[in-house]
Amino acid sequence: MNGSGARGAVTMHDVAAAAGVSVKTVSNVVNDYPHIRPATREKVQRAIDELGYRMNLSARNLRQGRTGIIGLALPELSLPYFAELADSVIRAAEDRGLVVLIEQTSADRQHELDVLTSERRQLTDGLIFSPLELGPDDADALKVPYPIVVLGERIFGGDWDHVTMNNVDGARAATQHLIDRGRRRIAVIGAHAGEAMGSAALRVLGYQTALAANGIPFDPDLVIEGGLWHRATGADCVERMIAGGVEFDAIFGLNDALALGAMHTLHAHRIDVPGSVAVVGFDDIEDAAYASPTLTSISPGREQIAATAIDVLMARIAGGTDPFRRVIADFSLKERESTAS
Amino acid sequence: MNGSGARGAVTMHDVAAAAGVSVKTVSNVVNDYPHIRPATREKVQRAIDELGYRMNLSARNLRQGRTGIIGLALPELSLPYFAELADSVIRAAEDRGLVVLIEQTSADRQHELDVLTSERRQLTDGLIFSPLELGPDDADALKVPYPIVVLGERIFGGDWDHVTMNNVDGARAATQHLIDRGRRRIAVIGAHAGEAMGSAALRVLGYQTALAANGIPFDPDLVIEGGLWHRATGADCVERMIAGGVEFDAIFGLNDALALGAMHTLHAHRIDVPGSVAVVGFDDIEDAAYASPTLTSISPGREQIAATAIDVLMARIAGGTDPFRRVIADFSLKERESTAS
DNA sequence: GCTATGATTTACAACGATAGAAACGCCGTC
DNA sequence: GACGGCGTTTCTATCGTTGTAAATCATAGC
Repeated sequence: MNGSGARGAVTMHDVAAAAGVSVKTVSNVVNDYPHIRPATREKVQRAIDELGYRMNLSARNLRQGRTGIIGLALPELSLPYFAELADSVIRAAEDRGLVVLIEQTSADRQHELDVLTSERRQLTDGLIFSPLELGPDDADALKVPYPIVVLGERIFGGDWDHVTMNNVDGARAATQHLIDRGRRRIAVIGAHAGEAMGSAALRVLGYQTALAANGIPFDPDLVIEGGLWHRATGADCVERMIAGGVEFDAIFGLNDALALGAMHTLHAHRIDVPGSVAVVGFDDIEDAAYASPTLTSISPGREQIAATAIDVLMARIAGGTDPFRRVIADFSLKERESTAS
Repeated sequence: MNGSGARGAVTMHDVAAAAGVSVKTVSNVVNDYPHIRPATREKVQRAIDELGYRMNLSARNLRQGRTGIIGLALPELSLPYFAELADSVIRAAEDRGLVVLIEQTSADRQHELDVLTSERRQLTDGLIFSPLELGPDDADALKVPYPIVVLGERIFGGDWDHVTMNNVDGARAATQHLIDRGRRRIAVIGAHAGEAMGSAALRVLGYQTALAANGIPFDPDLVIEGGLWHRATGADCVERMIAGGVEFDAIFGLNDALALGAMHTLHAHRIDVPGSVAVVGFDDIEDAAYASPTLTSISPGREQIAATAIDVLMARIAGGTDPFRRVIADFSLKERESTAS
């Protein structure tokens, strides 16, 4: 009853012949053109059902110059934050009738540049791009001839739309939360030296802002460098702190993976969390709620970011010429065991 | 120098005109047709570079009936195992010049059926399908008119290719490992009652096989039902066991998320792992190596599954008519703290 | 009964690429 | 110097759909 024979064998011509109308009428029915006599519409619809007709999207795409596919470029899906982001983006896209092509950049600078000019851009109507390595100097590379929405705050002020989480205020809230619990020696792990505009720099800025607001002196020894924000990195940062004899009573992991890695090392050293050291993360990935102890974290409004990014991108694809937007999502603090008093 | 003007404005006609040759010659150059005079090839190539020509894939797809896109249908990316699987599939696809369109089924039966007949199948050359809810009764739904590779063992023996992990032997090895550590009251969490061929049933079978091989009686009270394999489910399973007064000295989580959720509950109840209760999981997701304590798990050969699935699918897309294959990936036991003696 | 008027439907030409076959050179050969 | 043969290039049709404009039909007004 459905799909017999070779794939895509049934075309509009076949339907038109079966229904005794022209191809264009079939097209009109399929595209909900308003001026069609009900009898005609029904006749065509019946033919479509009987033949099991499916539109050839390649043909439509060729004709319309659209594919209905949007690209999503991110570092890698095995990083939980990005997996969850991709989940949200795919759902938001589906609600709007779009599908998502994911490209992983492996957090590699050249790979991030390549994605912008890849052959695949030809296959997508637009791109949602979450760079990790590109910086302000690469602004020119982002001047691309197709709709693009950039996630994150690495590159400001260019001629493109921007959707981002509130890194500074979120980090400040996380730090303030630790201060409110009586912590004073708050280490921050995963910092990126020499970075001006990345998430790392912005979150460290929020951290410093909170310290200053509470009259707590800033101690550079408490800022631990760490490249890729994997659990292993977080574990290593704490290892180094302990080996270096740094005193601390709290840790702010610049993301949850770092914080979870940190808790792993603390556990290995039999350091009680939150008794001796309180820990807070950033991103509120699903793991945070199921770690032992559960991890307090900043929830960055992932769904809002995904939905907004898609909406902004769709508006651009539709030809919108509004001024470029910069949207900052709302965040919230999820308080859990790792910072219990 | 590149991509000035409207998107995709440069066509083969433009290149042909600029190079002073016919369109077909440009096509021949682009497609590496052998009989082209070097001078011509160079002339065309220069025109391509100068104009920044990119092939219109929709047009090629229409003509060739291929898209170079493969679909990957899975429950959801926020489940770490599937995020990591998607990562592996995307990498394997990229190595072979393909891109991947991910569709989430939310572990919903109707959604899984819909994916098989979706309009989107029109956009993909083939599908890698990882069902969670479909069962043997749905075999007919899998008789689709396009290349498909099914992951997992829910539906055997149909006329399609199959790539799967070794659920039975993996589960047996996990259980044997616990038995070797002296455990006798081994609970298994996340079972699915009434399921014949799913991962749950197969892993439970492996569990029972190991018990039998060691002369340990099977106690149904130690088999805990649990629907979706999220951390929350694992936490809940253990909660119910404790509330029900079930005695146990080890837990086999049917996947890592369940096991991690279980460790969460054990921690909340101040039950020592592995001192009082040893825990082993299945899937070897990245979290397993960073939990506290680190989680022993079965590594199911994810990369091998991804690469094999793509290879088998590509062979089908290319028109291969070999008998349908059933590939079972190799597994290995990753021993970590949660089962230390 | 005939013409506006608007609703329906159709014919035709694209969209940008590739397949197949025909056409064009150029070479050596008889 | 005409003729094959082969490497190279061009011509033409076509993939399945939609935009445009024109054709057809129906209804109402006079």
